[in-house]
Amino acid sequence: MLTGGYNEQRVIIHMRYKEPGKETAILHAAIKVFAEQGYHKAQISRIAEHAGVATGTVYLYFGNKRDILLKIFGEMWAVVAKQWAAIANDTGLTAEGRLDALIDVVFDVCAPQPELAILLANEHSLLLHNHREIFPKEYDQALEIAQKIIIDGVTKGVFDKDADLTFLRHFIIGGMREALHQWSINPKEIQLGDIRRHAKRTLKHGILSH
Amino acid sequence: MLTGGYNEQRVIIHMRYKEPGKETAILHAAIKVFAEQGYHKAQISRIAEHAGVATGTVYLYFGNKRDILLKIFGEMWAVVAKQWAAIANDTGLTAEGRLDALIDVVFDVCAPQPELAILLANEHSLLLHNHREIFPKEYDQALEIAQKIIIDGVTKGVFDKDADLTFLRHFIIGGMREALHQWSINPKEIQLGDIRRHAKRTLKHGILSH
Amino acid sequence: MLTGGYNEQRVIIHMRYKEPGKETAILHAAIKVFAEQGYHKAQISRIAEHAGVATGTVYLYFGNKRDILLKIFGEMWAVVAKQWAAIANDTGLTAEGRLDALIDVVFDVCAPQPELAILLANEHSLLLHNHREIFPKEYDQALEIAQKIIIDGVTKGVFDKDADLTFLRHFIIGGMREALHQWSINPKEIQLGDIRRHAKRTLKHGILSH
Amino acid sequence: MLTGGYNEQRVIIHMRYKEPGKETAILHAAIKVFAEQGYHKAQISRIAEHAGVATGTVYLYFGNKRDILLKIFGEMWAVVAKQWAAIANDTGLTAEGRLDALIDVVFDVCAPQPELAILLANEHSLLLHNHREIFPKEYDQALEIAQKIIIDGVTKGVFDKDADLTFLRHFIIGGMREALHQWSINPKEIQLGDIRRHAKRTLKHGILSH
DNA sequence: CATGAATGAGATTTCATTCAT
DNA sequence: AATGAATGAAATCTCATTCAT
Repeated sequence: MLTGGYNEQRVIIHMRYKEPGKETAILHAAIKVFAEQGYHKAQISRIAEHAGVATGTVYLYFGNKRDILLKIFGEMWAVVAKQWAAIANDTGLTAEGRLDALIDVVFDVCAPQPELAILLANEHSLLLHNHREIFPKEYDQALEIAQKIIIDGVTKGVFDKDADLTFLRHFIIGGMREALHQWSINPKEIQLGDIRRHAKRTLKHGILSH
Repeated sequence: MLTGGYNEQRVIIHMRYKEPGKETAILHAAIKVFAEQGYHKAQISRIAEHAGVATGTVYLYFGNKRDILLKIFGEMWAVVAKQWAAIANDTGLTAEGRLDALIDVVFDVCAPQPELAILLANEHSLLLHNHREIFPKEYDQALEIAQKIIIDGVTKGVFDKDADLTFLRHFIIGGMREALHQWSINPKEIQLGDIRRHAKRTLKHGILSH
Repeated sequence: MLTGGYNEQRVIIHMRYKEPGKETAILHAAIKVFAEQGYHKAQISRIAEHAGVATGTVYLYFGNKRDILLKIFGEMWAVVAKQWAAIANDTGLTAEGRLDALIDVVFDVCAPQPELAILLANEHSLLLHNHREIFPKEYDQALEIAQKIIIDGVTKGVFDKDADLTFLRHFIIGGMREALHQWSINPKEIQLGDIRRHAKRTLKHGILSH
Repeated sequence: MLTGGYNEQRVIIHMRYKEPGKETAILHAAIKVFAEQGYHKAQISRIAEHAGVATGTVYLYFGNKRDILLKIFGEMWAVVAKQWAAIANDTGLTAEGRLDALIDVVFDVCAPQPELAILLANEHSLLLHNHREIFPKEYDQALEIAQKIIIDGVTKGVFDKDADLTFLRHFIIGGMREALHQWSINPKEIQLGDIRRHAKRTLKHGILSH
């Protein structure tokens, strides 16, 4: 998602022209520093240092500190929303398969950068709470797609008809956020595959044995 | 929870002692201000104003800003741990009944002050992440008790034996935190009882119809 | 004008309560530093240093840097407007006497602090130009009173009926500003009394001999 | 005034030389931007934009921001000094005619670009005050010529022998600066010819009727 | 104990200036 | 000569904390 891809080559050709690679570098550095220190204690100068640019350069690419965080979440939810949309439109999937796929997407987005999961756990709620009006619309789009998938499952009788949509989507987001957070703190000791499996199981069948 | 309780008497006996009513007032004010503005943007002077005391007075009861937040979570988790312990020791309950009761406790703690749920959603993770070493031990105690209850349920064959404890406790905490957060934003429109019911249902049976 | 007067005594009694003397000290320091370095190059920290307070203290008394300059001009023009009003209402004066008195007031205001004349010359125009909407209303009041006095003089046939009011008031302000500025640069070598006399003479009779 | 004049030819002969048209464009842009925003708030990048060149190009023609302002005033006063010198040497003029001519020159210089009058009012004093040592010598030359003209008028008995030269030259400059400033703010509503006439009248005969 | 004026360290942000292309 | 992305020094303003009264 946040990688520069083919643009890296352009850098070699035009070193003095605004490089897309630099915006990416700053975003990656910001994810790391925000995750380590928390958004408020994180200093722009440290982000710049990690990105290998000067402090002022950050302001060539982002209006202010908050915009960096908004951009991070914006890009993340854009990826999620896009993939969730593909799942919703995939007629080859059962309702249950769609639910599994939904969960996989979230895990896949965080897998390459555990720090993103920390941000999700630590800063997402607060930013949403304080700046709902400017929060990336991609987040709402993602929630809507998820809701559609659940409704479809209920209609088809696969999901329990008593399931409350508003509750569920927040419960799922919250539960997975916390689980991912635990993993991100020590990604090597906890197997992401295990969490993934547990998440699906618990969401689908609950904790009671049957 | 956060009231001074029996301490009120101390005031009468020794007028020179710190007035417990003020500590409580400051804690209540802090919950409100922290929830409204977020921990970092909240100003001590505003907390003092809401509590009806002078800025300096806050520092007679708390060492610094962070201690206030730690105290809030400490008191909250102490109440939860205490009641969860009672549930764990209540031999008259089934495993499933205990799970229901666990959930009820969390809701009951947040019910009188929706702002507490906002704090739980917005600041708990970050504080835990940055200051695990000084985070109130009551939180760990509560988690341990919950774990015990779940193990007991698994042993008795009521809870699925594949349920992962570490995962579950975080998943439950996270899911409920987010659900409570939604409610706290608009406590009048959403019925707490509904969320409570959905939470229990989902946790126990999952989202698939059976 | 900007002196603390009797308030100095209160300082001795309540050293820790917001002293009016401090606001005055900051204003005096600001006049000095603004005059020396120019408004934009002047640092708040240097003003604080000159005033014998900490940097943050400046912000207890003034919202921001610009407010300090606005307050300086506001107080200055308030004094001028008040004394000009007294002159306008003094029925014992001839029109010519009023003109003389007008000029004397401006000189008297600047006499105790030559730096004020430097500010008048260097920063007044720019501030007025950039922030006409928030510029102290006392300035406009003063101009209106001056205009009234001139109209009266014209009506009585003492002042030339061809004199243009708008032009005159700006011409007078500008001319005196520049003259005061020259004096303020080296107050000891140039006699203020001389400038005062020349200003009156030139304004009244012009430069041609008669 | 600020046009390249004969330099245009250089361009044709040696294409490699700096294009005089660009220096002129930058100066014109600077007058506009400095007048609009004030010297300190004006950004080089904005001046470059108005001039139709890149930011870095500005530094090919001027050492730094301050040099641009110095150059503007230098060119302006060079024109004034040159024309004032011609007036001083014109034996066909009376002393009074010379005074009129002096004033006309200042108005003629500002007439084509009202923004120059704004700069004169807002930035001239401050720059002179802070950088007397590097201020364009053309300004001093102009003042000296004016002084000579006045002395001549006094000698011939046309100007009042009590007129103080130092005072007068500053008073006149200041008065006219302010008057021009008023005009420049709204050049269409106020007739420059009117101000010109009033300025001459007031300076010569004063405000008293005779 | 209570007060609240005073403190001053610290961080974001701006923008004149540079320099590789 | 021209470009404009990059630089990084510098300064305003905030606010947790202190402490004299």
